[in-house]
Amino acid sequence: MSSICLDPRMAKKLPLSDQALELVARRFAVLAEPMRLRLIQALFAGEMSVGSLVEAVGGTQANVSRHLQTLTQAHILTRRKEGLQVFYAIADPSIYKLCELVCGSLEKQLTRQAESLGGAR
Amino acid sequence: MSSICLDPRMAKKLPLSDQALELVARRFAVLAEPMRLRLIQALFAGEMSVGSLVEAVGGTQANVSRHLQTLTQAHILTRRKEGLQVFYAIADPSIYKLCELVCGSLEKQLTRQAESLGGAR
DNA sequence: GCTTAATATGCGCATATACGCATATAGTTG
DNA sequence: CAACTATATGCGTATATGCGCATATTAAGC
Repeated sequence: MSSICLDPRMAKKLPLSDQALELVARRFAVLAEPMRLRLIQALFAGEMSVGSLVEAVGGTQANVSRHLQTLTQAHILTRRKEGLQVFYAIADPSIYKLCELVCGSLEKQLTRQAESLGGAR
Repeated sequence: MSSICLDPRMAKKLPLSDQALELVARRFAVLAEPMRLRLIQALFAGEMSVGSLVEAVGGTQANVSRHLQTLTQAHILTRRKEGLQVFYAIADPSIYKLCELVCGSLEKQLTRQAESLGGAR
């Protein structure tokens, strides 16, 4: 009863409510920043501290910290404090497939574009 | 040789180039608008004209048209002109799984939140 | 060719947000 | 408690983009 109808099996039958659509959109928006994608990509290897992430992805510590906050609020990352350091890790495993899907789709597009360019000569 | 390494099988091994990351981010950004999600959702049922889409999703014709342009430029939709009307359809089948993934992930989150709220009483 | 219909686009505004800089907070060590 | 380290946050600015309004474009019919 409290369930907004987000069941994927119903995706083709029932339209999502406006509220649900905003949640989905927000989700995508969180993933729509190169810096955040870099952070996620770095964390594919496993849990890392903020300092390590700053080294890994470049950019200022402040900026990295803010992006980590955004990702954590979206429940994409988890946060674990240990002494002075804070460790982040991927919390939502669907992120892996999400990235694979998008990368695969983009690769197909680029391949087709490359082919059509090559064929045009 | 022209291939930016976007092979999903390599996603965990090789970091994506900055250029590739921007493409992925752009992809997510295109999906990060409720209006565009509504359009995609409407098109799940099949090809539709701009007019029908305006009726289906609400909003002005101008705005719908612009969003359709954005989705088409991202190769998510195709455009077919027939007389006065223009018909749009989903071009990238990965969109289905993408939406399923995000919806499923969100549903889990909301379920957990609902449970923790219920358990707190 | 002119009118009408369907779609697209130019323009301005309001809003969101990413970034840099400085600073605040939390925790450790002496 | 003072100094230092790791991380977070407040603030101002620049940029992007969604929307509404008016108008342009494209195509059909008389």
